[in-house]
Amino acid sequence: MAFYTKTGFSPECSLGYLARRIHQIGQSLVEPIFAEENMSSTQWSALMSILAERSGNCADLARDLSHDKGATTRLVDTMEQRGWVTRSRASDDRRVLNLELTTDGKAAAIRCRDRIIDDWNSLLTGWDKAEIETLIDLMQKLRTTLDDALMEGRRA
Amino acid sequence: MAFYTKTGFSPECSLGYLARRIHQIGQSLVEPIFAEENMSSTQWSALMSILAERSGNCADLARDLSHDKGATTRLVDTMEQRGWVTRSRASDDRRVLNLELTTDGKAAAIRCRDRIIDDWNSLLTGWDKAEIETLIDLMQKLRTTLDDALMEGRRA
DNA sequence: GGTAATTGACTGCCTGGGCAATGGTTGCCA
DNA sequence: TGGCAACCATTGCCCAGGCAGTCAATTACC
Repeated sequence: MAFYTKTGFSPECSLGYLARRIHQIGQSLVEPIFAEENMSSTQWSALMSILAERSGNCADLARDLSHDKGATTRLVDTMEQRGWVTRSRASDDRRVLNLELTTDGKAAAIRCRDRIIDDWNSLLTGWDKAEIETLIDLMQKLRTTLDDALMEGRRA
Repeated sequence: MAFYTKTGFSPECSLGYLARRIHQIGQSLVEPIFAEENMSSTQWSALMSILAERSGNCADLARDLSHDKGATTRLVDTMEQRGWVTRSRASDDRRVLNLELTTDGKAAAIRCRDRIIDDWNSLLTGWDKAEIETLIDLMQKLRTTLDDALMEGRRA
């Protein structure tokens, strides 16, 4: 029943640790791409979220990125200064500021996206397609499992 | 050959994104355990690294945790204040400060470890053992792939 | 054996995120 | 309709990590 045992525990077989390392190393591998565009990975995630229309204002964005609301305001500040996004008061709800990508913002986001895709494809050279698909499936399943547990815990 | 395509890209199938989310949610699920011990997850990782004898001084610790050296000094400072570790000058190399866990430190680390293991086991209820093993294998393989690429890039 | 490069620990500075509180706006409903 | 809760955006405050630079000790190399 129990998968992990107290005696045999090692970070190498801990899902949390592996996720952390993969994220950390993956991040540092694509970091040079962002650096060339003078962009941070957080800024890129935000641009992509707006581009994919997963968010259209500051609150959406914070939720979609699981990011602090205050930090999101400052994130949008700098993206606006860089000329990547514009803020405009929504006509139907005057609390909301609609976010839109500028031509520059869209172009920069897509340039980064394409280079990241190339990088990942080149990293995964030598992997079976089926293997990658299995990994993605299982990671998605794990993500769902954790999400459910989080929701459960918040309700309780 | 290429696994990801520019048109079909979505975070949901991005290994980097999935790793980030799993780490993030997993972290927040075990966070209450640390809170009860008045400990941070970084502090726990450090204690475990020393406990498992993967590190015996500040520089080791920084490397093992992939943590900034300056931050590690301050990390050890607070762990020393809490009475979890002791620093002692090494006799053979007087630059080095050997780190050792106190009884309290060891006990607190193990208490957290056991509760984290319990948590993960309960999260993974409903998963096949084989499925978990596959996931861990593939994540380890991915981690190795990324590590190699990082080394390669640093040499170039 | 003496000088240069490296290493370990530490410090100050800066940035960015988490958290809490605020002001303005909206929807609800008694 | 008036009051209240919820919600959006913003701000100030704090803390932790990344980065660069310092000092002392050690190692490598001519």
